[in-house]
Amino acid sequence: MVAPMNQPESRPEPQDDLTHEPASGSLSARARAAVAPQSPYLAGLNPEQRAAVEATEGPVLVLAGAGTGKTRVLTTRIAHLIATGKARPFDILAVTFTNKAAREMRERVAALIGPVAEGMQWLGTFHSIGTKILRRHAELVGLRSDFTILGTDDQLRLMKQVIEAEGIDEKRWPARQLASLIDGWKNRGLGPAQIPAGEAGAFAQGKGGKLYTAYQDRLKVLNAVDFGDLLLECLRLWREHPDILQQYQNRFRYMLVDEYQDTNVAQYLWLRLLAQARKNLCCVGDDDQSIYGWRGAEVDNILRFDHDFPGATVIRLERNYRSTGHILAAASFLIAKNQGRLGKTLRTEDEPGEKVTITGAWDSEDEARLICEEIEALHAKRHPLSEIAILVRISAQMREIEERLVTLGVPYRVIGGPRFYERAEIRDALAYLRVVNQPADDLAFERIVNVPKRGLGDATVQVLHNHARAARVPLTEAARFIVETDELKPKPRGALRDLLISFGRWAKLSETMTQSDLAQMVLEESGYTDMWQKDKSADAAGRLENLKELVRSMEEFPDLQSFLEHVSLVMEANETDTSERVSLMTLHAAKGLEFNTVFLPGWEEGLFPNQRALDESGRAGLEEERRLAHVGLTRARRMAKIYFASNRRIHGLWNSTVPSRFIDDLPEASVEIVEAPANFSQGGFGGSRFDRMAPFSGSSYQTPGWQRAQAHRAQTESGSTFARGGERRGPMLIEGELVAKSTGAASTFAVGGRVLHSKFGPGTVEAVDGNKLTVEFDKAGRKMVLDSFVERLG
DNA sequence: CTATTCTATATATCA
DNA sequence: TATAGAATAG
Repeated sequence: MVAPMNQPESRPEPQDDLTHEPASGSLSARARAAVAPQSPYLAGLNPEQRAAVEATEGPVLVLAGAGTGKTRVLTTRIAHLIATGKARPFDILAVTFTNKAAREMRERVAALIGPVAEGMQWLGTFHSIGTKILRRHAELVGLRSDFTILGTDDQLRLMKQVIEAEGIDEKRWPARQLASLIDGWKNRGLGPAQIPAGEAGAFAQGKGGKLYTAYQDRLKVLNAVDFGDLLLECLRLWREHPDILQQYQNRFRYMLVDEYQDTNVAQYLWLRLLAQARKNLCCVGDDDQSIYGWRGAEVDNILRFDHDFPGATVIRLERNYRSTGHILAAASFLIAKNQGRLGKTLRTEDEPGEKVTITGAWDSEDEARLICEEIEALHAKRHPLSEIAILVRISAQMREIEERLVTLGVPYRVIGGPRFYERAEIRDALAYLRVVNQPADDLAFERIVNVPKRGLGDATVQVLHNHARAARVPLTEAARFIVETDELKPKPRGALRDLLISFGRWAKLSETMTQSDLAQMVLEESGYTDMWQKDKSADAAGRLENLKELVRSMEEFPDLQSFLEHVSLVMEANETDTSERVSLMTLHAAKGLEFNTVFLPGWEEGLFPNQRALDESGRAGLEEERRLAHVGLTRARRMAKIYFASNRRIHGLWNSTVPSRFIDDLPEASVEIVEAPANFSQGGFGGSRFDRMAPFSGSSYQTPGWQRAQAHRAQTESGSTFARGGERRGPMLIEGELVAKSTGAASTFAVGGRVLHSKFGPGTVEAVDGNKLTVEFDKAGRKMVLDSFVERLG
């Protein structure tokens, strides 16, 4: 362990003097560096890691494969910068994507060099740092420094208003669509004036750009920003005020970015502006783990790094310290099929370990059962449950698995899900507090006027809106005026008056009470807690618990104002539960985590790779899905277990499915085909409800991926290679063929013939394509099925 | 205005 | 299938 160093940052940083020249070049700093101990924190780094830590000057790209010690490099690098006196903690800009990552980084730096790390004021997410900067210069971008940050739902409500104000039918042009359009522009760093001509008309017959402008104007009036603005407004600030940009360029002597593959264009521009002067930018990332393209991340940022920052040092970390040989081989072989990548080869010195297993199940229910049985077996062998994870592609897969886990009494926890502060009850509670704190907060007021129900429905709110707009005053003020008139019927009028009186009282009390006591009181007197207590649905108790947690967490803040400022950016559920539980989460949520044993269900065409990703983004979508598969595999330290089901219910309808092409992308030498227990689902209980209806229960093993998998197994000893679809070029069309062609024999079914399917019943063949049939089923409608799933009729 | 029925819809997630 | 939001009845 490293002795904490006595650093000069016990001296408080001059808050407002951004141009203050740091003293690290001073004689004293150099002297201090010279007497620094032998950098014991460097011990134990491998040569590449060490190079990445010590290459402090100029642009550096660290390509860190999964499990290669990425975080260690980042934190050690920070420690190194501070310990050598090259920078003081507040000279360093360190950006992450999540608060969790930021927190972890702070803790780990502190472990290396001691509490000095507390001085790192510029360690945080893009958004939290953007907020900090914007609050300092709010007036220069048309805001006040107490601007509010809108969450997704406020954003949507606002857009709805803007759309309606333009006289556009919100049903034909939903706010959601506009939101994703505007988000897309913001992700690319485009303000309303900068949208490419061709795109401005993308919404409601050419109104897209106009609506964007209107939306931004509304935000300014409300003194609010959305998440995208936190970056975009920084860009505008810096472009319009070069002197301020220069202050920050001077301030940030060294910059570090985590998960660089996830940055979008706006973030890239943000970084580039800052890095222009000193060029000490170190980006760490892994192009093979870029899985957020759908929300604007640009893999190109990382692929182009040395072009964007000429003379960049590129360091590859390829020694994997996490997984055993077979798992790593499987993951590497798979990802090698992607074209747009920089290319890394992960190595391990670990033993080969167990092969990656592939298990086919009859249907998703069966799949869940097989997985849970295996978990029980592992548990019986003392495999800790906390070291087991089930990683799914979409959250809808979770339910069946959860049900099974509950039946078996296996403790589990779902990771991810809605953020704490995104939960309805939390947002409602916050809305109350926002109105108390700032009566002009229209969005908050509108959210809770009628929550709980107090007879102030749409009609009443509409009246308020009309007045507010006409008089150009906030809703609360309009309400105050209206209760004095007889415009409203007595009932709503009384209710509204009561509400206004309550808010007045709470606002007064907020000056004397602590914010948590106040919150408690507001929630009770408004009838909000009551509402949930009366609610007898299953999650009502949990919601009340969340509210308590909210009140409790407020105590940590000096006052209501600062609580509200920080809440949406900082608050997260305290997930520090390390108890003995299986973890269940999406593949996306799993990035950055690791487990001894990882279960990977649902490797089926359409689900994974996900059809929608393919439809929307073609080859790029497929490659992103494959990276997701790579992420999934590399989460495993010792065992990775892949599953597919031959039948799966999608939106309530049963579909027959074929194994994922990703199964065929795995190297046969490192995978093992596991036969599901032959007796599964015999006789009623616990079995699939379709077993009885399945006259050919072996048919799930006729699918192409499965046949190939078995072929691999047969060929393993002879060492022969198997045909892969490597030569094929172009987008998903080809990939679709891969499935169809991979079974040798052409179908013997004829168009017009009658067939029987175990789930869909009788139907007529409409088209034949290789081993795929398009069948018009009498009951279930038109479906595409594999011929092995139907029986000839007549 | 509220309660009920109906209907459209369905990736992943982070601030 | 499950849910959210809209249409409709009360």
